[in-house]
Amino acid sequence: MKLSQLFTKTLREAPTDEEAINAKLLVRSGFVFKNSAGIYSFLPLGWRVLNKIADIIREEMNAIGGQELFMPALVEKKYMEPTGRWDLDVGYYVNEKRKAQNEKQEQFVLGWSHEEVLTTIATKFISSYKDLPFSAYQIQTKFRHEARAKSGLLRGREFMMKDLYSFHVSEEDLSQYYEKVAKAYHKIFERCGLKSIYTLAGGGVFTDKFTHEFQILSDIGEDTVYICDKCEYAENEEIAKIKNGDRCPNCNGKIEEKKSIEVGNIFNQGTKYSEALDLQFTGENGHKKPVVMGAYGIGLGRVMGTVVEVHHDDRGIIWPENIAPFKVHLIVLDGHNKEADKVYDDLIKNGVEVLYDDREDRTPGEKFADADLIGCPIRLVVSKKTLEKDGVEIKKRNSKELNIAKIADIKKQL
RNA sequence: CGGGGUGGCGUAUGAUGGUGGUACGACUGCUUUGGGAGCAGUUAGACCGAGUUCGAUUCUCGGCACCCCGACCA
Repeated sequence: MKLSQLFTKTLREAPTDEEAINAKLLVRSGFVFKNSAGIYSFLPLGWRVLNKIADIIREEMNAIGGQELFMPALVEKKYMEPTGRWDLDVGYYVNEKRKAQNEKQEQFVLGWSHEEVLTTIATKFISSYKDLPFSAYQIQTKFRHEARAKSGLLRGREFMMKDLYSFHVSEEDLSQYYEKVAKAYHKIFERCGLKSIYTLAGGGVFTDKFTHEFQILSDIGEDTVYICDKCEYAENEEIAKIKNGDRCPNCNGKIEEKKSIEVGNIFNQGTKYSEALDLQFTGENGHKKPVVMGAYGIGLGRVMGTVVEVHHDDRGIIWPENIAPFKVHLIVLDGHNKEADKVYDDLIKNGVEVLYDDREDRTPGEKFADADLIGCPIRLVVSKKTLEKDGVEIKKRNSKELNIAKIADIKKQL
C-alpha cells in the first residue's frame, strides 16, 4: 500500500474527546473513526489489524473443531422469549418504521448474544448422541446497550465478537472441551501479543455457574482481579474469596490485587438454553436428555484496543508482528523514488506486506513521526545516505538500533 | 441509570447583549528534504429548541451530544 494513495491521514494532534490511550493513538493514526460514543468505524489500516486478529481466532477455533457459520443480526422476538432474555435491558430493539410508530411494539432485537438462535437451529439437526458433540462459531457485530461506553475500543455499544457454542451429551464431555477452548484462547492471545490470565468469575446473564475470564493486566482495565504472584491463579473481584495479601489456595504464593481488561470469557451453560428451547438428544439407552452447552466469547475490537494499551510508547503504537497492519514501513527520502519503488516492488513480489511512504511533499521528520505513530514492526529507509552504500536502512519499531543492509539482501534481513 | 465536567473554525485561545478575531492545523502554489522546514495565498466556527430583549454566540430554562467517576454489565 502506498501512503500517497491511502485515503486516511494521520492527525498531528490527539483527539480532545478521547482520553484512553488506545483511542487517542488509533484515531490519530487513522486506524479507526469514532462515529458515536462506543461506535467506531474501522478504517483501512484498522480493518487490516482486525482481520488479522480474526484470522488468528479462526485458525485456533478450526483447530479445535469449531465450524464457522454466520447468524442474523436481526433476531426475532420468538427466539428470545422462551429463555426470558427478550425483556433484559441489554439490547437495541427495532421494527419497521410504520409498525414501530403505530404499535410501539418491537419485533426484533439486534443480536447481543446468539445462544437462542443457534440452539434453535440445532434442534433441526441434532437428535441422537451420535450427532454430538459439535461446536460452531461466528465472527459478527454484537449490539449491546451500554449504559456507559468508555475507553475507546475497550467498551463499545457495537463491537465485533467471536462467539463459539459447543453442544455435548454430558457435563464431563463439556468440561473436556472447555479445557480445550481455554488452551486455544491462551494461544490466540499469545499470538496477538498479549499474556492472558485465566480468571475464575461469575456468569452474569449467561449462566448461573462459575465461568472463566481471560484477563490482560493493565491499569486502564475496569476489572479487578486477585492474582497469585507465583502460579497466576486468579479470581475476579465479583466472586473472589481471596483478597490482597492472602495466600494462594493452590501454591501458597502471595495474592495481589491488579486492574485488568477482560478480552475473552468461557461459560459452562449447562442445560439452561437446551431446556428452554427443547434441544434434546436420544442417548444410547433410548432415553431423551437435554443437550449440555458451553459458550465462549472474544471481543475483537477489545483485543485490538488492549494491544495498543499494552504495546505503545510516547511516539505511537508498537504492533506485535502477527497483527501489524503491515510488516514493513518503507520510507523514501531525498526524492529517490525510483530506487525505493524497486525495493517496494521486490518486497511485494516476495509476499512481504509493505506500507510505502512515497509522498513527495513531506519532510523526513513527518515521515519518521508517522512511521512511529502507525507502528509497523520494521522501518526501512531509502535515501541519498543509504544509496551511497547501495543499501537500505533497517530499524525495528521496538529498538533504537540502526543497520544498513545491501538492497539485494533486504529480504533475508526481515 | 445516579453524580460531575464540557459544548465558539479540526485544535488552542482573545473579545463581546449590537460588523466574531488571532495562532496552530488542513488545503493550494513555489522553495525545501535524515526527526513534524520556509514564504505566499486559501479554507473553515457559536450543539438544538424555547424564553427574556429593539437585538442573544453572550442572560434564563429545557433538551441533545461527548468525556470522566460510580452502579451495572461481556
